[in-house]
Formats: sequence, structure tokens, C-alpha cells
Amino acid sequence: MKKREVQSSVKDEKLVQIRRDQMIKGAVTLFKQKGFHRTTTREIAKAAGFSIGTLYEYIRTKEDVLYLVCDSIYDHVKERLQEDLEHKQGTLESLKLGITNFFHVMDEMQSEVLVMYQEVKSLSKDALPYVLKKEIEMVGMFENLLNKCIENGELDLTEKQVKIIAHDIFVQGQMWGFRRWALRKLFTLEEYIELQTELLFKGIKKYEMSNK
Amino acid sequence: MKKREVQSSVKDEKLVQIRRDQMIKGAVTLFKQKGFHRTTTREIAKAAGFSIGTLYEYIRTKEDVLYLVCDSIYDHVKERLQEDLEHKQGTLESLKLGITNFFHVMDEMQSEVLVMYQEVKSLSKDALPYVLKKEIEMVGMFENLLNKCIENGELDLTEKQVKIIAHDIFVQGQMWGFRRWALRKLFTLEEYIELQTELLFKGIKKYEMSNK
Amino acid sequence: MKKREVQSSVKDEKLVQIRRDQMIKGAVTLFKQKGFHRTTTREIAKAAGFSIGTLYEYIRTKEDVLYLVCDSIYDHVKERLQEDLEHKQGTLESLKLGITNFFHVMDEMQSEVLVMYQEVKSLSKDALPYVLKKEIEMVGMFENLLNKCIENGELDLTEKQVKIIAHDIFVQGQMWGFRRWALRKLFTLEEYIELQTELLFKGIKKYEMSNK
Amino acid sequence: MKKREVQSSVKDEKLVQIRRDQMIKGAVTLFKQKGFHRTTTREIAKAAGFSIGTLYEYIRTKEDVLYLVCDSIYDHVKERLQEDLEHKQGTLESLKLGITNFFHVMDEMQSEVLVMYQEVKSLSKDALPYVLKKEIEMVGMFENLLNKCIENGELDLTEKQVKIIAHDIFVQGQMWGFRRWALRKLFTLEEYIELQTELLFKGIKKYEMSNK
DNA sequence: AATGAATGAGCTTTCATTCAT
DNA sequence: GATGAATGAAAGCTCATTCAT
Repeated sequence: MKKREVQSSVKDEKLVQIRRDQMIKGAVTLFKQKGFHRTTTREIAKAAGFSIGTLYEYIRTKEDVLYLVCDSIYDHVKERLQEDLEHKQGTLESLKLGITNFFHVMDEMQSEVLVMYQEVKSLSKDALPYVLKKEIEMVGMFENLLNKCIENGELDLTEKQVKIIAHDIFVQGQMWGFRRWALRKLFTLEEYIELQTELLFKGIKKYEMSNK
Repeated sequence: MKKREVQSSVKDEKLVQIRRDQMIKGAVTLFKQKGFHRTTTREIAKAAGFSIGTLYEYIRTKEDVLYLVCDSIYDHVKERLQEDLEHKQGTLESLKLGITNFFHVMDEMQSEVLVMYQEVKSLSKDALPYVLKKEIEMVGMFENLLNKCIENGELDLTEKQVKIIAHDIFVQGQMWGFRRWALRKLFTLEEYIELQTELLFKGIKKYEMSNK
Repeated sequence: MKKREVQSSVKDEKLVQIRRDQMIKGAVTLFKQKGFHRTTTREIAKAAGFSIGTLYEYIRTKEDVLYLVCDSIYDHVKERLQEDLEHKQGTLESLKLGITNFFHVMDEMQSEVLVMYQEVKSLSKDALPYVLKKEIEMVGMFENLLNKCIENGELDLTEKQVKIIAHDIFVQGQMWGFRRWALRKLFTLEEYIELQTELLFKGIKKYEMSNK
Repeated sequence: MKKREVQSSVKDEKLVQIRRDQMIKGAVTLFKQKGFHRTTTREIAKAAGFSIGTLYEYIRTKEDVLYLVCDSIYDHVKERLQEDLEHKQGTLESLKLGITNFFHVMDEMQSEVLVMYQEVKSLSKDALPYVLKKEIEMVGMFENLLNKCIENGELDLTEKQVKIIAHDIFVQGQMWGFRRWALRKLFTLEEYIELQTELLFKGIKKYEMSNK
């Protein structure tokens, strides 16, 4: 999918990248504290370390900042996940590793993800589908892991089962970030991962047996 | 937990209730369409059928409206759930019924729930804990169902397992409302319920067996 | 032609009229001094005697103020003209009276007219035709006076001649307002009127004679 | 009258001339479309074919561009007129030729002239008198033509009559450019010239006769 | 001489809230 | 108790101008 371009009046691509990184970093901090709507463009500029005029040299509307933030978060999450998932695919071990990694990423990027989920709907009709597509891609990564296990004979699941389990994993990961105010009181991250995977694997293996 | 009071300059309690109901009804419709921040108090007043001056006779700040809306949504959801859960508790059937009902409620109240989750963070430090408490109560309802089954000898789960399963059910329900843009393409509500409960029950029963 | 409506959030028509009159009065003064573009909405509000918020209760955009100003100027000019033109039409006297009155009005409303001519093109595609129509109506008033004289046998002009003479009169009137920086040094208003009408009447009568 | 200087930090006079010509050409196009105020300096620079930094090497303020544009338009008009008026002065023919030429120039340069008249007031107190002087010079050209005819015995007019007729001719010329939205529907340029000169000459000759 | 990134004052417009009627 | 006109702080965004390269 082609990157959705955000217009900039500055030509130097390198500089655009630098400034936008500053902008995103500042914006995420602010959005975490007060949300997108309560954050002003002036505050974003200040947090990024430049003037309001300069901010608008690199974006066209405030919403562009939100899009850039969402886009950057997805890219980071995806990158972090792909790092770990390249080796030994097709085993239940690799599946568990994938889940563990994902939950860790969600823990680390908790507030970024929180920001994204609470502000996504403020994106315009233009930017929204692009962001949703990215999410589907991420769910797709878990589908891949599951399908590899099926090909490898380690699991036996219907297509729909694969789909729903991938969604469940994804949502459980987000849940750790989203609902940490409740979950942190009950479990450590390690406990959470252990309990969720145990529950999942028992559910999965049971399928496997019952389909034999 | 004592209801968090929202100040009103009108004394007649009955009238306050009537006006607030009008207000909430109008506000929910608007929040669904454009979110809390993009909805103006004037619009809320108009949708409620009275003037902006009157609106402010029944609340003190715009945020009060949000609180009232969230509160009312929770009450509705809870009420709908309790309707169905009063009978034949302690059986796996009743648990499945509880889940099924919850998922249906989430389907029906999808946009209300969406509104709530995306706007909760706009609540003041004052109102937030009250709303979160309500959510814990709802998760607690699933814990209850599970514990009844354990007392009844139908399940054998640790306390932590109960907690996490209750959360999972709750989040899977929300997920149907939240991520319906993705899920609707893959499953009908009935399929979704069937797949999720099947997966859950296999996971649970396995526990049961392995603990024997 | 139906009045082009300018939206107001205030319902009380009487009040709208009062506030808009204040607004127009203030705006004309400012536009005279600095033109439309260099005048800020805050200045307009202040000159009108109310707050910026109140200003925007009675208009929707800054351009609305310009439209209101133009509209009001035309109405005043037209009203002033019609006052005098009701009696003894069809004589050369009445024509001369009409011209004299028009030139006097242009003298009195000099700066208003100047404002209008320099800012009209800032009107949106929406408002412009409405204003131009008003101008054509005013030229039409001189065509009427001329045609009445023709019907009365006092003049003998072709249709095209009537058109161009009406335009000439109109433009000569404006010219007194427009170019007063140059004309005032050369003539008094009375002299100007005398010279222009003398020149015109000789031109007209000559036609009359040559067509006989 | 000494040219009003516009400061430039570039020393090379030749280059200054080149760059300013590019600038004026671009600016006129833009001013025609959107007026002086709605045109940005960036757009002017771009239309001129160089950067915003370079633009400011050749002017000091945006207003300088307007001045340069007005100045250039006047020069063009004047030049075009003088071309034609050098020969056979002092006859009514030459007067008619002068008028005809002027009206043609006004037709050709219609939008430039329109720009000038609508934006002149945006000139600073400093530049304005200089531009107005130019206009007086142009009116003066018609005074000259008339006076030549008087010297030649072809006309017999008072000084004031000469002045007002020169103004009338000038304004009628502008009117063709200014009010072309109305006039074009009624007359071709040739018709317009014919009607106006016929009317004028009859008025003038009548004077002539009546003064005998 | 040419460039264009940076600046920030200043613009138009919105909207939660108040208060006289 | 109901109304809605008035308020003004504050928002998003623009653009003439500067200056280091």
C-alpha cells in the first residue's frame, strides 16, 4: 500500500524526516497527557522545539499530526514484531514467542497505543482507511504464524478459527495496554502472558484433538 | 457506591430526571455522529429540545453531559445483562447464556459503547474513577457466573484464571462493537459467539480435566 | 429580486436590524480609512460597540459584513434618488433634477461609494451578481427618465443612445466621488453639475434636432 | 517628475530591471485573478520564476510590488497613447483618433487597469501621490489635444470646459474597462466609441456655436 | 546573487458559559 | 424555570519578512 502523503512546503526530504520525528515525539507526549483535542498546535510546535510557523511548514492541518503519529506508532510496532518473528516459524514455540513479543511491545508502547485507539476516529474519512489497513496487516501477522503451524502439522484449525484466534491475540495484547489500570492490579505482565497463552493453547490443542 | 452527583440549579427532582433524559438521548445521538469534542452544547440543547440556557440549569459544564451519558450507558448495559442472568446460575449453560446475552447487548449498543470508550478519557479526574468502577462491576458479573460454576463443581479454576477469563469475555464482547468494521466481514454475530464460546469452553474444560 | 439572506443566529428580527446597522456604520468608517482587507473583524466589532463574539452572532463570515455594507449603501442611494424623482417626470427639467440629485447624493455618500467600488470584487461569486444587479437597476432609473422624455416628445433618441447616456450620467456621478481628489481642485460641485449637464443637454438636443 | 525609487540590495541595474520585469509580469497575472491582498509574496516569486528570497533582494515590501505594477501599467498606457498622438495634432480628426486609441488601449489593458483602480488605495501615503500624478498627466494629454484644437480655431471652449471634457473622456475610457460586464452586453467596442464620440462632438460643437 | 527554512504577529472564527429578562 | 443574546478566551492557520548558507 502506497504511503498516504502529507504535504510539506519544505523540499529537503531529509529535513522533513527530522522535523516530523521531532513533531511526532512531542505530539505523542502531549496526546498521552491530554488527548488530541485538548492539545493545541502551538503546544505541539513548542514540544517539538520549533515555532508554530515552522510546524505548518511540515504539515497542512492539525489532523496531519494525528495521522503522522498513528502511522509512526504502527510502523514501530510492526518493526518490533518482525524483528523477532523471522526465525523458526511453524512451531508452537514460535507462536508463543510471537505472542510474548507482541504483549511486550504493547506493554512498552502502552501509552502510544492508547493514544491511537482513542483518537483514531478523529481522523478524516481520508486517512482512516489507511490506518485501519495497517491494523489488518498486523492481525495478518498472527494469521501467518497460525497458518505456518497448520502447514507444519502442529495445529489443525479451520480458516475461520484462524481468523478469530488472530483477532483474539491481537485484542488481548491491546487489552494489556488499554486496561492496564485494571489488569496491573491483578497480574504482572509475565503472569498475564502465561495465563493467556496457557488458556489459548489448551483451547487450540483441544480443537486439534477433536478434529483428529 | 454512591452516585456521583451532578449539580443542578433546578430543585424539582422529577423534572431534573426528565430533562436529563432528554439531554442524554440527544447527546448520545450527537456523540455517535461526531464525538464529544466536535459536538457543541448548543447542539445538545437543541437535540434535547430546549434552549442553551435551560441546558445549563441542569448541568454545570459540558463534561457533566459526558459523565451523564457514560453513566446512563453503563446502567443500560448492566440492566440488560441482569435481566437475563437471574435464573439457573451455576451451570455451564447459564455461563454460555450470559456470554451470548452480553455479546448481543454489545451488538445492539455498539455505537453507545464506542462513544464511551473513545471519550472516557475526556472525563475529569473527578468523574473517571467512578466510571471505571462501573466497568469493574461489569467484569465482576462474569466472575460471579464463573465462581457459581466452580461452587457448583462444573469448573475448576484458580482465582487468577477466573479473573483473566472474565476480562477476556468482557473484552471479546467489546471487541465485537469496537472492531466490527473488521469482524463483520468475517463472521455473523451468531458465528462469532459460537466460535468464541467454543474456543473458551475447550480451554476451560481442559483446565478442569488437567486439574483432576 | 429577493434579498440575499445573511444568516444570523439571533432570532429577534428587530434586534438583528439594530445590531447590523451598528455594524455597518462602524464598518463603513473603517473601510473608508483602511479598506476591507486591512480592517479586522475585531475592529469592526469594537467600532460597532460590541464584542467579537456578538459580531459573529449576526453574520457568518467577514465577507458578510462587506455584503451588508454594499447592500446598505445601494439602498440608501436608491432611496435618496426615488424621493426626488416621483414628480413631474417626462420633462427635461425633471431629467436635470434627477441628475442634480444624483450628483448630490454621490457627493454626500462619496466615501461610502468609494468603499463599495474598491471592495466589490472581494465579494464572493455568490454575492457579487446580486450587487451588480442593484447597479443595473440604478442605471435603469436614468433610462426611465430618458424614456419618459422620449414618450413625452421632449427627446428623440435611439435605444442604444438611451443606454449609453444613462451609463454616462451614472459614471459621471461616481466620478465626482471617485476622482474628487482631482476634481475638487478644479470645480465646485455646482460648477461640475452645471458643466456636465450643459454638455450633455447640448449633445442630446443636437441629436433631437438632427433626427427631426 | 523623478521616478520614485524602490530600494534593491542588488547593485547591477540591468539585472534589477530584468528581475523586476519578471516580477511585474507574474504579479499582474496574479493580481488580475485574486487581487493584491489575496496574492502572497510566495506566489509572486513563483510566478516570476525565482525564490522568495530572491524576490526580497529586489524589493523591500510587498507594497513595492504593487507600486511597481501600477507604475508599469501607467507607463504602458502612456507609451501606447503617445505612439499614436504625435502626428497631425490640432484637428478634430486627431482628437477623435486620440479618443479611439485610448478606448482601444483601455480595452486591451482592461484587467490591468481594473487591477490598478481597485488596488491603488492599498498604496502607502508615500507612493500614492506619485501614482495620482501619473493619472493627471494622462488626463493632461487630452487637455493638450483639446487645446491644440482651440489654438487651431477648430474649437472654442473655456478652460474649465476643457478640463471637464478631458476628464469625461478619460473616465469614459476607463468605464469601458471597468464596467465591461454591463457594457459588453449592449455594445461592441466600435459602437461604444462611435456613440460616445458622436455624443461628445455634438456637445462640443454646440458649445462652439453658442460661443460664437 | 540566490535560496528557502524559520519565524511569530496577527488573522478569522468558534463555543462554553453567564445573566438579565 | 426558561430563554437566548452577549461575552471573550482561545483555537487553527497564514504569510510577510529575515537571514544563515
